[in-house]
Amino acid sequence: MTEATQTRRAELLDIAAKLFAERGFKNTTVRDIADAAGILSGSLYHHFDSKEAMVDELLDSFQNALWEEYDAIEASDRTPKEKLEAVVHASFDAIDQHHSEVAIFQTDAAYLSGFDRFAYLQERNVRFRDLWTGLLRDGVTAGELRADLDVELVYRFLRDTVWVAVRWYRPGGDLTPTQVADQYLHILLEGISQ
Amino acid sequence: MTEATQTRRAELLDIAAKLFAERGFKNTTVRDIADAAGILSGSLYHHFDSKEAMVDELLDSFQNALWEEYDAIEASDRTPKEKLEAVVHASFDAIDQHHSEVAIFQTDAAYLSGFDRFAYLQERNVRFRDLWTGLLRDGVTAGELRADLDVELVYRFLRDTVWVAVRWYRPGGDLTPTQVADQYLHILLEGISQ
DNA sequence: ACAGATACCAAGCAAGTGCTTGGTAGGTTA
DNA sequence: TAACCTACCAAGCACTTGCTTGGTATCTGT
Repeated sequence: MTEATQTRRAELLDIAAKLFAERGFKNTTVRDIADAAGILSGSLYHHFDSKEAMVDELLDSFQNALWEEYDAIEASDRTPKEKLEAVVHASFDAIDQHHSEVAIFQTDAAYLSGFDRFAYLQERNVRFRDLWTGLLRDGVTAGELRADLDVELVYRFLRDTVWVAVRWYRPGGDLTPTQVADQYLHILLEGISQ
Repeated sequence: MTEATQTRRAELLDIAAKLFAERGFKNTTVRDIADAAGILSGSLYHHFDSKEAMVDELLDSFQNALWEEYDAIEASDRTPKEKLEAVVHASFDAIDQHHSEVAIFQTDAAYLSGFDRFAYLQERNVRFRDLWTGLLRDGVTAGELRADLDVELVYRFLRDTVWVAVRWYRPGGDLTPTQVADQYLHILLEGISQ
């Protein structure tokens, strides 16, 4: 595979990612992607097996990159609360650096995970749940978090509140992912009451 | 319009609402709706002008009901913090009682608001933003909320974190909307730190 | 008994969907 | 220079989409 091929493929995949993120997977046609790339829809099939294969490649590589970071944090030598903070920071970094992929995951994972090909998405969800609820429970045990927390309920809030930020966060805007993560953690840990 | 007509229409609209909520507006076909109702797709057009008219009716009536409550809270005689709590409670009640409509709004509002017919959705969003940011600013002024809050950032967190609960909350499950709202407010106001 | 309304069916159309096929121009390698 | 490869085009196929048309069975009020 030559370098030019790699480049063109990556270019097309990037165009597709942005369209999928904007309009959703099902609402984006192969003609939309081809138009944005300045070619005909049939020509896409020289580079990719199918429309599904495109989104699969996007989600799979993003998930692998994300979980490398999560695994490193989980295995590191920190307190539960510090790990929680690190995971939040890593997640906002992902929203910043893999914005389209996160948006696609948020919008279309439920729909896609119904297909065999995307079964790994559900497995990832389970791992994510185990990671968060484990950290929360450890934090309570270590006395870093309040003992009266409903861990399952808090987990759902955390999971959704972190990832839903992809809907309004714009990479390259006023706020860095670090700033957003810090503000978020401040609210989450200390509350907004005076 | 006889009572039977009203009933059948409402029945069909309810079936459509559940399908739209589950799979999204664009991913639900008129044949899906008709199948679920046990009729042919063409027969739907005896009751409704179009697929768009169905979702329009659902979203419009839901939004009107919700804003009646919001307006009453805003006009009531309470402190900003109490109003904030009341609005959160009203929102979780809406998730409980108008589950499908909230889910449709969450999933498809961005797509639908691109059409002239659904321009009112954007106007509602502006009003919602004004309501929340106003309450937050009043709360800071009144000394009920921390003075160092980035109101715009906190607003985005609140808006999304409340409504995203529709993804996991199930009406008739273990938790009442009041319980969820109380837990949520506890986390939001006091934080999870020990 | 009959006129109208209601709720539906049977058939199908035009537009749009993902994808396939057979081909070509231009570059690279042997 | 011949063989091959990359990136694309032009045309179209099989299918799905929202919606339309003309008709029928059943009920209700007069």
